[in-house]
Amino acid sequence: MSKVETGITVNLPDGSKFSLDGGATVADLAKSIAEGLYRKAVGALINGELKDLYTALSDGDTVRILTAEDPSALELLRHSTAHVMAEAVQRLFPQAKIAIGPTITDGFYYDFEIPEHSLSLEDLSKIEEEMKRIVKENQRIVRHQIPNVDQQISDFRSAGEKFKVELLEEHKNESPTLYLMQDKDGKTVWNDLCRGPHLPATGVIKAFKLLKVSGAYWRGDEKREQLQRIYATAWWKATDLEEYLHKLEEAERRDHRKLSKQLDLFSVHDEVGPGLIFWHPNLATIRNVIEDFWRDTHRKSGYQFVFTPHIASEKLYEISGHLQSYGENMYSAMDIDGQPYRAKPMNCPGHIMIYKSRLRSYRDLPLRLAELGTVYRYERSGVLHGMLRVRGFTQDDSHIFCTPSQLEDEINGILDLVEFMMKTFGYTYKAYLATRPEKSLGTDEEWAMATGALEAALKSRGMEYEVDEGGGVFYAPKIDIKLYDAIGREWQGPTVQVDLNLPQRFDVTYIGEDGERHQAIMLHRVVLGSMERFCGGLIEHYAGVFPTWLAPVQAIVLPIADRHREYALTALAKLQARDVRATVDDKSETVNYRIREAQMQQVPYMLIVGDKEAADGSVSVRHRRDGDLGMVKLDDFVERIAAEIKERQ
RNA sequence: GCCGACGUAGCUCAGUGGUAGAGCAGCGGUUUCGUAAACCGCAGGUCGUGGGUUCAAAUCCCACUGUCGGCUCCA
Repeated sequence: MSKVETGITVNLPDGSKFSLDGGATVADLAKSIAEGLYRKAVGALINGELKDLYTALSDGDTVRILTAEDPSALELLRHSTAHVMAEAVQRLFPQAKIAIGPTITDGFYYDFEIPEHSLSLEDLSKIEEEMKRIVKENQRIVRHQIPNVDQQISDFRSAGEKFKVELLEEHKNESPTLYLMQDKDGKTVWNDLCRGPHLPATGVIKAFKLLKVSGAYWRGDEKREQLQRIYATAWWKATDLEEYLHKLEEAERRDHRKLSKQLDLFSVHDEVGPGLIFWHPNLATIRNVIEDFWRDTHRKSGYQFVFTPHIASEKLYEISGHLQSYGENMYSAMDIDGQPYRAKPMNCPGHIMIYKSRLRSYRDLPLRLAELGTVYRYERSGVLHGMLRVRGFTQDDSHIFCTPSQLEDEINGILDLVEFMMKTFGYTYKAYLATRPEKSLGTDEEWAMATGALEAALKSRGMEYEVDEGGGVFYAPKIDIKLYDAIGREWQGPTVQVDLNLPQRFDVTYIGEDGERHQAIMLHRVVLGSMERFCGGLIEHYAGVFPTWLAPVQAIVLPIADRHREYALTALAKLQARDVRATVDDKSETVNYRIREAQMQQVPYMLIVGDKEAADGSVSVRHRRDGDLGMVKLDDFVERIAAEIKERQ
């Protein structure tokens, strides 16, 4: 390192410094540190940003060299695998035009326009084979600064790559780059307009799989070209890929629609219409337990319960503005005595009517109105999905009317309730503070006040959160809580919004201490979201194995022979006397058969009773997961299960 | 709504132009049993709906409808 004057010094992750010649790249750095490192290096984090191996370093950069198998380099891997996939597609379908191919959670996709061909599953395996060939060819992936953008645009145009033309025209002033795929002779065999970064060569790609084809629009705009999208995943190790595919299978096993058939939970019917859920007794039982829990918790938190009509004159939704801003999701009007009425899409206007039914004093506030309110919303046919996306659903809705000085405490109260309820169901969660979007109503001061109150509440309770910049709705900043289920999947959870619109539209006011009229603050919040989505999610979260307090049948008594029937009924009566949901299965089938059936129905406790038990006033307890727990006194078992239910276990 | 795939008995699925099948569930009988499937029998389908091609259609074609995977949005 003699040329220190013209050279640069970079920082390594262990805190040491390393001097290099000016213009040195990550690859040079790796080579200088160790030949072995250089061979394994695929990219780097430079000052925390993912870059490729041939990026020139600047003085003072902090560099962490990434090797294959480094999880931080997964994005490089997936992005490059996306290019390999696009190259393979164009080899097989020369008429295919490439659009974009970003990485996503756990994988990547690439969008194509392929005239006169619809990709099939067979095509996917062919494309995979072609990709393996490209990997085997170990093509070099080379970053190439476009020297003459106009020339490149015209090249893309003559190749018919209209999407690339459009993209390049947008980015022409940002020194755009191509990534070239080169064979072993250094000849460019494929290229893509891309910001990068990428792997140095295709040879390190090993474990990938194409998962599904679907439709997508160019730039997500349904007025633009319909494209074909291939979803795929890529991992450094075959075992990681297997693990991921296994996780997908596990998700499929937990699918609430599948479990619904096994456990007899819900149905939808052609004769009735899509997106309308019929709750069968088993799931209705679960829902009732949850609703009782919900009511109990809310009562203790100072909420008052209300009911509001399912249809209302259009006038209401003109005032609320829903007709103008939400009309597309509302069902068309029905004629009642010559007046147009609508099915309610939201509960808020109804709750405001109750608030406005008389003059409110600051002494009345905060007023917390809660309702399990059923609403109907038009969802396009293609988006309906089991219980998770439906056209009629019941929200655990509440609107809190308060003064500005009460706002922060109210938000905190909601978050208390949210945390308690989510912990009860065993979800972990994370909070997001969604701030003012570009298109929005209200003044800067109002947004600052409302957003500030949300943030202050989060801070005061030490709740971790991320800011979702511009993620608020047009009339409100909000706190979104994302839930993580038993297999780590993310679900939309509770939300809290500070409404800056409806109090004005409806003139929601109270008389203050000063005897003057003031505009009330209005909070919207849901904890469970909708009963449909929440219960659907819960089925998947528990994989159908509901904890005892929720299980439709909590204990099933199995008499061994007909002569034990009477004792079984005694046991049943004792269980039912303590509100345990119990049944007796005295079908003329073997004990084994009845155990198997109860086991498959995920009944928490099976109580086997024969001569010994009848003589002793006992039951032999089998737990669905822990198996045979031996004989216990019936009374002791009843106490035990009652306690378990009370503790919501 | 758009792109693609699919729709056979309550459920899971076989059947690709020549008389609709299996297992489980259901029903009837026998069995009275000790911790995940006793045995025998019976019944069950206008092959999503409508139209077309053909001597003949679950099978090929068209339309509709629903479901599934996505796109957009969201509880």
